[in-house]
Amino acid sequence: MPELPEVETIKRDLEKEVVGKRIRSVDVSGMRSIRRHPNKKHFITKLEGHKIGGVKRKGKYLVIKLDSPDVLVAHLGMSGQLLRTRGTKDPLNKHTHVVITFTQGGALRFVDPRTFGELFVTPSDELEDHVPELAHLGFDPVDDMMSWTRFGDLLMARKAKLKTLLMDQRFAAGIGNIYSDEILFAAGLRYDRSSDSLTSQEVRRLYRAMVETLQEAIKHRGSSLADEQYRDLFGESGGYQNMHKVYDREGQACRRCRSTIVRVKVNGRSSFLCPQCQV
DNA sequence: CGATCTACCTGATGGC
DNA sequence: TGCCATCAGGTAGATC
Repeated sequence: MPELPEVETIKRDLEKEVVGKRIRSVDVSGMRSIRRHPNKKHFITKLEGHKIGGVKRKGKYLVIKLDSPDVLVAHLGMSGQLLRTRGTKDPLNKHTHVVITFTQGGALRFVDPRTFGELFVTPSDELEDHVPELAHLGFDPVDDMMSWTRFGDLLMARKAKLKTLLMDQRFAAGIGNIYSDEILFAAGLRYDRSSDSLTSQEVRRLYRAMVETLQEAIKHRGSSLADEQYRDLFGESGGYQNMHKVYDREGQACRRCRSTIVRVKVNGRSSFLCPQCQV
């Protein structure tokens, strides 16, 4: 579910809400969400008693520093939520897999119905040697400034369809199905244009669209679709879904030209575009 | 090497 | 009502 803007929203709220807190206890309901660990104790003992030092985002991964040689890494998959709770009274959601309770009171819950998300603790030094997925991530479209000529070189080095490339975490880290569609609309480019076919003007438009679309989505605290699966740290919906130009707008009028928005299948996933505005 | 499929899960929705 | 098929923000691994 969550893509870069949603993960970034959670990251900023975690910085305000949990940095400096000490972990009193950790409860884990099953092995699925901590599947990289051999058993629950292996995960829990690396967390209990430690203080949270800072939070970073790498693509769609959250890296939470501890006052120990380790970091806690979180990936939310399709349906994962990290929720900050104040009291212990709020009833546990059915799919709460991990609860991290702080000595100062309150807790952080990991809720994940589809269980594609995960949490794991790993040494922070040479993190990327321990976690190949992190080592393989491409540039961060929001954090890593880049000239559009360099961006053009990266596009030319690959001959892939634009949507496939934008969603490839080894190319750019953090873009998924929603934002690839929104970026391509903002750039006026079709999903199936080959990455090595762009004019220099189109390269600039795509780069600008990528950065601005993601930044704008962060400002609106991400997108929550109809099923409300994405929630921020406080359980609140994002607001960017109301700004979508194409995603989940099949059959509706293009906000720019009034043509009908179309849905197509790309790599087995639904994609949305305006056939008039995108060439 | 890249492109394409499949599996991993639960839940919501729509057709019959 | 229920039953079945389809679809959903992601990614790794197998296969071609």
